[in-house]
Parts: sequence; structure tokens; C-alpha cells
Amino acid sequence: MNQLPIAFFERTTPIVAKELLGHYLYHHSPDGITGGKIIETEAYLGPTDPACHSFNGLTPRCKNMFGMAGRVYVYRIYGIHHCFNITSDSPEIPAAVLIRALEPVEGIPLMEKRRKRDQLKDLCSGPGKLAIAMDFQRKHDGISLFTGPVRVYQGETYADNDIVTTTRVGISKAADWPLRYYVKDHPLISKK
DNA sequence: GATTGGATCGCCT
DNA sequence: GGCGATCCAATCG
Repeated sequence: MNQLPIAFFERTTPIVAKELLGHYLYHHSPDGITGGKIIETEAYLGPTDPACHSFNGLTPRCKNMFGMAGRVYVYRIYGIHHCFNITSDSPEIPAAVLIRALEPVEGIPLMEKRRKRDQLKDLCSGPGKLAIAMDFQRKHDGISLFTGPVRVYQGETYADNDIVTTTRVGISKAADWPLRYYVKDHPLISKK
């Protein structure tokens, strides 16, 4: 399988978020390979976006959003879960795409074991869930998609008619900005 | 130095 | 539909 080139990620974040749908996210972890098709994303635009962690400048948490696109940004949320993002846009603009749901395609038994669930819809249908199923942790924060165990491979490209654009989930600031994208009628997205 | 609130999930009613 | 779990960066709410 071919990897998406770094130029794919060095574009404005809504484009990257929308076009990531249909491509494949893999984690080659020590206890096995897991992978899935990206079916739901959200764009976080950087300094102009009040909902983005980089809105208030460089902090220890979001420092890896600053710099090159095509790297991993993982943070802890609600004290419990992790959220997995891919950095985007130019090095001057600290922005990222949150991966909200995957359609599992590889290492499903390992995902079931990590999630302690055996229904396909319970494995990767939400940012916290897919972080568990894929075993994404803080230690992955900042790694490149081109030199480490986490990779994005070329998949299919959806037509605009097959993509739903709507508002982001779970935020209070800029709540009405239409920056969430998902595959229309897909049964494994995180929520309507 | 203390407080607050969050890009969530799963179980309860 | 509501709420508890449980961490920590940002803010002084």
C-alpha cells in the first residue's frame, strides 16, 4: 500500500479533514497490527479557531501541533480518554485533524481484546474508543507519520455527495462552525 | 496554589 | 436522558 505524501497534509485543515475520509490509518504496534478506514473527522484550524488547543499559543500540551504537518498529536481528555489527531497546514499554522471514527479492517480480534467488546460498532466509533482499539497513547504524541509505527495509507476518494459536513461534537466555543465530516449513511460513525 | 472545565464513554434510570 | 469516572493544562470564571 502507498502512503499519502506529506504534501497531502500541508494544505488547509478543512480540506485535509474532508479528504482523509476513505484512507487507511494503521498502527504497527508491538502486540500486533491494527488498521481501519477513516470515516469521520473534524478540523481544528489553529490560532483563528477558539475551539483549537493552539488558540492561546504554544503550551506543553499542544506543542506538537506547531511545526511540520503529517505528525501525530495525542492528548488526554476528561481524565479518562485519549484523542488522536494528525497535524496539518503549513509549519507556521498550528492546526490538526481529529480522527473520530474508523471502520475496522485489520487486527479486529486485537481491537476486540483491547476494547473488551465484540461488536464491530463498539470498536472505533468515537475518538476515545478508537484510541483504545488502536492503542494510541501520549507516547505517540509528536511522532512522524513517515518514520514511526503509525501510518496513513492511500484508500478511496469519496465524491462530495457521499460526504456529510456538519458541526463539531462536544465543544462550546465556535460550536456552529461546520468542520465535522463523515461518510454519508455509514453505520459506524460516532453519532448522528 | 487552587480551581475549573473539557474535541468522552458506559452504565444507570 | 443523566451522571460519574478521573486527569491536568489553563486560568484565576
